[in-house]
Amino acid sequence: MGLHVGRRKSGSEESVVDDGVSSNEVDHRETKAELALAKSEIGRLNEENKQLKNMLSRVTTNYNSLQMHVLTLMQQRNNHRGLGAPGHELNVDPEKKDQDGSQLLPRQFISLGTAASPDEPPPRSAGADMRGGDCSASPSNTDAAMPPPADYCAGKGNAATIGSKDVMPLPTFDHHHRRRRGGAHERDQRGSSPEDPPPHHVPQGWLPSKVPKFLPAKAPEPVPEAATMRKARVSVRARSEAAMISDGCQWRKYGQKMAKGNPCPRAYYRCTMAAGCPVRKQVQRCAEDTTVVITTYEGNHNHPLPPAAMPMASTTAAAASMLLSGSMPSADGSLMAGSNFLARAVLPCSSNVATISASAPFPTVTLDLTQPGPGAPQQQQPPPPPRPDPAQLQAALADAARPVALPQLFGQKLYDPSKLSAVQAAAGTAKADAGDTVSAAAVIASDPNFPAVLAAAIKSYIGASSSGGGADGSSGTVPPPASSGGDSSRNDKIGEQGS
DNA sequence: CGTCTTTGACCAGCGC
DNA sequence: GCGCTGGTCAAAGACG
Repeated sequence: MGLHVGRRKSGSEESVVDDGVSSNEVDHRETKAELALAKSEIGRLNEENKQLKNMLSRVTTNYNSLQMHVLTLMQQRNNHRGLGAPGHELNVDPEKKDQDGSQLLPRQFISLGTAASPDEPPPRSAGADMRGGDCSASPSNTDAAMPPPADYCAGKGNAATIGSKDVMPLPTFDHHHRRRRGGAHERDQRGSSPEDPPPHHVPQGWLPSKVPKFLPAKAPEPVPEAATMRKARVSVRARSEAAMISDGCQWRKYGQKMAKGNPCPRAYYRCTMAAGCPVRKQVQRCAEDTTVVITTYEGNHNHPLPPAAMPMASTTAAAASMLLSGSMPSADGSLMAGSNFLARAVLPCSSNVATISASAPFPTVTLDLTQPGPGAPQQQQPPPPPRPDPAQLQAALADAARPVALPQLFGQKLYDPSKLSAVQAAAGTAKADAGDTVSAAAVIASDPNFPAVLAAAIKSYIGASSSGGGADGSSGTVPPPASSGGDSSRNDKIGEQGS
């Protein structure tokens, strides 16, 4: 909030001296008057500044309390939903919700990290680390209590730029229920089922980065059918020449397969930033446009994320949360209202950026970063726009994510708004009013323009960092269209049909 | 030697 | 029931 008390324009051009006083004298007098005026102006603006600061403080306080209130309400609602019976589901009209939300908040943003987990601990207080339920966090084993290892970033890529103090919890979106797949029973007997977090304890917090191994699984926790929630996915379409967009996380490839109708293989990754992290992503090039990489995120991180991972994670978490909160089928089975609600809520002014697929089995939000949004400058696709310096952007993103001493929002520390503007500037999407923005998640709640801005920032970030082969610690590749031959010829029969 | 990627195999869900 | 498809596992090899 910069006070800019410029020297008042003397208007010498207009002040033609016609009373016989020399122009020098007039200038002198005017300068004195201007100085006095400027002084009083500064004093007045300082006072104003103080008042605004107080106002901001009050608004922030009110905002957080309101959010907690909404969060609590949503938590209750989702607990109902998670427990079960459709008939018991709270049938909240998304339209109404939107209205209500807008009454409460500038823009509704609700972290529903616990939505799907009836077995999950109740939501914690505002400052609490609100991770998803997949981790089955025990209160005594929290990330907050577990100092990150110094070599957390020992992995490849941008992680090296991240200090341990910079990691932060992420508002989670929970997709606790995973379809049992792939011979679960047999594998369970073998004792290896990383997708089923141990029922009572998962080593959390920071493990050395070189700990990709997943924990030996214990007996799978039986998931009652009533507790099964539809699993939200967030799909990010981004134009990238690199095989995989960089989102700041570390991923390990665990499979690749040819998908029907797409000559490009689909690669499967799981997050390796923490043992047992349930987050997975699928990376696939778009069949129609192979320059577009479609990254589908699924699950929620059960560990703090490095700042570089926050923009994407926050966006996807927000989108997924909104999807889960707004697109759950109501008792009458209608889903569209929720989808519309989500589209408006997540990307209120970027309807061309977000699309929602409610089709079974998983509702999916697609954030299309290949589409220029209103908050972002138009991006000519061919040829690609000049990219910001990857290091610079990376630093800017990391810098923007550095928490400042502000209240927390849904367990996530707010970011320095001024730093965020640096991101936007670096991304070529600078907005002068970026002071309103606080964090990826919070901004979605507060600034209707932000999603597009963030999307643009992510887009630029992706564009900048992906060309180098990934700053996410993974050198995983999405092979080019099946013409590449062996690499993309995936297993099973699918590999044959891929070509 | 530890970690990561590749890839053949396996399984569940779903449609016919 | 069968085939197709998506998703996952894990052994083997590559890599640093």
